[in-house]
Amino acid sequence: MKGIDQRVEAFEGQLRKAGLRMTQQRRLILRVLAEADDHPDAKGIFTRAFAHDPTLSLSTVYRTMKVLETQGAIERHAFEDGVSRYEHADQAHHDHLIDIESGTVVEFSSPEIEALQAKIAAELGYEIVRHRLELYGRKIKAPRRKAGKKDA
Amino acid sequence: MKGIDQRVEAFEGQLRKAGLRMTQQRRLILRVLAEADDHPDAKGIFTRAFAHDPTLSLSTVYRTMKVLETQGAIERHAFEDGVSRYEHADQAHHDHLIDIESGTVVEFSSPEIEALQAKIAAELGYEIVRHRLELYGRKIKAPRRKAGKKDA
DNA sequence: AACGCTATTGCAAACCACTTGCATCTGTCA
DNA sequence: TGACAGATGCAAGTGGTTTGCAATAGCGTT
Repeated sequence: MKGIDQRVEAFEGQLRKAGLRMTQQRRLILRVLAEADDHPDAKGIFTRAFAHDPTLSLSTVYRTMKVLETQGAIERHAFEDGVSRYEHADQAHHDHLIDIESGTVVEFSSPEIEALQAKIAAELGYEIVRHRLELYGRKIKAPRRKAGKKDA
Repeated sequence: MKGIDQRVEAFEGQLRKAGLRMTQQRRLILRVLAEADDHPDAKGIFTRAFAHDPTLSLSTVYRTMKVLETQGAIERHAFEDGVSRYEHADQAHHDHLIDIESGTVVEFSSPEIEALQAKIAAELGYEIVRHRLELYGRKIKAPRRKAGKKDA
C-alpha cells in the first residue's frame, strides 16, 4: 500500500473545508477502502469495518459512501448484479471487465474507445458527461502450451 | 408499425416449443412492447397494458418480462436510474446514449468500438460474452453564432 | 365439446438494497 | 469546558422486483 494514512489525512482536510467532521467511523471506513484492492459493496465494507468496530452500523456505511462519493473520494459502480460497488478514486480513469464466472473485476482503459465515444456522441449532437463501459467475459483457456510453463 | 401480429404469432410458436402458453396477458404485453418505440420499464408497460385490460397485474408483467427475456424476445437494460427498462430484441445490436437532462434514450452502434473491446478483452485473456456501453450526455446547443454573446 | 393436466395469473406478503426519522452522541471551535 | 450542529445507531420506511398460494385458463386429448 502507498500512503493510506496520508490519504485519510488529506481527506480529513477536504471534509473540514466542506464543514464536515472526521469521525472514527469515517476514518475506519476510509481505511477499509484504501486497503481494498477489489470493488466491495456496502455490505462488504461493513463486514470488514465491523470487524474493527462492532458498534458500526450499516446505515453509517451507506451514509459515508454517499459523503465520500459527493466529495469525489470514491467512485460508485453498479454492475450487472445490481448492487453498488465502490473503489477509491485516486487512480486514473478506467473501465471494467467482469469475469462472469468468478466475478473478478479487471480494470482497463482505452483512449481509442474514449475517442470513438466522443466522436459518436458529437455526431448525434451530444457531449458526453460520463459513460459506463463494462465487458462481461470469460477467461480464455490457454491454448495448448508447448514448453511446459506452469500457469498462474 | 410493421408486422406486430406476425411478431406475436412467431413468438407464440416459440413459446409452444418451450412448452409454454400464449395467454391473453402475454399477447397484450407483447403488443404493447411491439408498439413501444421507447424503453419502458415494468410500470410503464403495465400502465399501457392495463388500459386495455384492467384485470392485468403488475406481477404478471414482471413474470412475462422474465419469460420474454429468457426466450430472447426482449432485452433488458438497467441504466443509471436503477430500474429495468425493456425493448424488443428483433433489431440489430446497439448501445445507448442517454440524455441526462430529458432521459431520452438514443441508440447507436459502433463496429469500431466493438472491435476494440474484443481486442482489449483478448489482451487480458478474456473473450467477451456481452457488454454494456452507455453514454450519458447532454445536447450540444447549436453553435449558431460564433463571435460574441453567449446566450443563457 | 367437455376433460384433465399443469402453466399462468392476481393478490398479498416477502425480499433486498438502500434511505430516513428521531433521539442520542460526539467532533469542533470558541 | 461548553455549546451546537453534524454524525450515528436503531428501527421503520421506500421502491423495485419476486414469490407463495389458491383460483383460473391454455391446450392436447378424448
